[in-house]
Amino acid sequence: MAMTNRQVAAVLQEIGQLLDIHEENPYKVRAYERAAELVGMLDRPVATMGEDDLQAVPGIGKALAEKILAIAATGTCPERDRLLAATPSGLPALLALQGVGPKTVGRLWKVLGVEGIDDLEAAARNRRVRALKGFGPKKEQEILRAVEEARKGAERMTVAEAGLIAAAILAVLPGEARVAGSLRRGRSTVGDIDIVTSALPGPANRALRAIAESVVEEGEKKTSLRIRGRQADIRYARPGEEGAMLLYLTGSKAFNIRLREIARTQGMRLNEYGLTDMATGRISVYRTEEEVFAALGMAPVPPELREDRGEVECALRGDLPLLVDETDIRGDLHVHSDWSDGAMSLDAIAAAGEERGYEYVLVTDHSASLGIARGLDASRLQKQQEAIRRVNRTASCTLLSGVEVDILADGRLALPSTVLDDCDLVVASVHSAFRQDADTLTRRVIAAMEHEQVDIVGHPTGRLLGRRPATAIDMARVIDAAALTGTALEINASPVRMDLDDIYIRQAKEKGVKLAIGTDAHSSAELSHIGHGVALARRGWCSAGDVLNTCRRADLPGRCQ
DNA sequence: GCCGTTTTCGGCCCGACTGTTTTCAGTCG
Repeated sequence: MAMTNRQVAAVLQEIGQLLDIHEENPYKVRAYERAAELVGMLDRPVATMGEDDLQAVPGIGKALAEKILAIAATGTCPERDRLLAATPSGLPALLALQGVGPKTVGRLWKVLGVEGIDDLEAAARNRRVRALKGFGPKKEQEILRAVEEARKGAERMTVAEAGLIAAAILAVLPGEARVAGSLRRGRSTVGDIDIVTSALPGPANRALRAIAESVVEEGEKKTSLRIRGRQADIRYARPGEEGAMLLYLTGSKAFNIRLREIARTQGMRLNEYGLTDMATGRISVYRTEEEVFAALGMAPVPPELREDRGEVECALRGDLPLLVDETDIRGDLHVHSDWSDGAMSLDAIAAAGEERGYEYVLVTDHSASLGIARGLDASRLQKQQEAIRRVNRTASCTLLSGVEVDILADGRLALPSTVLDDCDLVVASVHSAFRQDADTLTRRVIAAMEHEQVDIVGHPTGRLLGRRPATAIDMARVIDAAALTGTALEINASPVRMDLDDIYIRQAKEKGVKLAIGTDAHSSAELSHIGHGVALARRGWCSAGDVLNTCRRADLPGRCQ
């Protein structure tokens, strides 16, 4: 049973949680969490690595390397089995409850016999929780509330939802404010909204109360509120001193820890207010993040890279990559028209592309097949190509003739290659039989990539955030096949897809695979989603040269000349 | 459990806020 790196990472994460519940050394817990992150990032399957290879990774030592290899081979390791035997299976889920940490879980279990979320709810309702030392009625209410939230299945939100909530908060804050947190780092989903403001806490808190569902906590330095079913954290900074606060609240947590360690090696202490010289006790404050980085002797790290994935070392050496920027993008490579399920006419697409300053937009309507309404068959695709030529006579933004052709369950394409030959570029995507096993699905997509006419694989994992999980596709194999066949992989910028994940983008880039950013727009407003895709590309360490749609039209692959 | 231009043992980021406290533990970011 060879496990994928993601599966191994999940097991390491689980061990970390179990150790946490058993009140093991917190640094040991962190070591497992870090190992999970590291394994998830490796571009080689750990099952094919030796103990020495693993130990060469900073953060993985002898003990973890042994366990990782055992997990990769058997799915588990003695340490995990021992912990599982000693822990009710419902306990790890309690750690996800807001306000409930490892200490609380341990005491609920040992003192009250709570073994899962149902037990906990019953205990809180029967007022047995308040009997614990250090607990009271309020804590009991907080627990019931957290249980209710968990039952609702509070998932991370899309960047679109997060953007709307952030905008609503920025609109009422009486002063300068900046978005921080994972939204600023460009993550594919967002847990909560983080905002730094130089507004005065008094007036700001009043304004926030007016738009909040409830106020979780409120202070002079920090306020947390519930808004539209989500949590938002607001931190107050003095005007002209926001640099360290923005850095802190942008995170990630792992990145902050690294930065603070670096400060210490230089005899300084970094917190959200500034840098303190530990010899003199003097604190220096900064207006911008760049000034903080400079004081630490580092190049400024773009928010999208701040995950402790090697960017800290690059910044210290001064060799961070120059990342692709939205202004580098010359066109959109995935747009639907009213010839299939989109809302825009071809003229409207050309006009929308022109408005965005694009050289080109690739029109990629669906091919005809089961499931998708109004897909194009060979004859309608030819008619569309004629219509595109007519639009191009007058439009300043060129429409490229493409298609999003279905990859059928057996790996064949839904349109014959003679028809695809007439397209400028072809996107091939899976839209059916999502539940095939990993090997079948991976072979199926690779078979499509081996078609000479296929230039781009659309939304490679097929996930719909909050609605449909990623398919079982083995991205490591797909990336290798993309390198071999010269096929690009799409970064689908639709907020409900955000498909690929950053680690796959980075692995693809490192193997010389090109990435094609497409919005999958079905309406003109959705063309603006390109920025989400650029953020993902940046998170994957992509420079302009790694992204297909930074090319001039004449330099695109396929049959665009 | 990891790691070493102070260390092979003793460290491991730092601060805000709440509830239940009478000086602080726990959680969170």
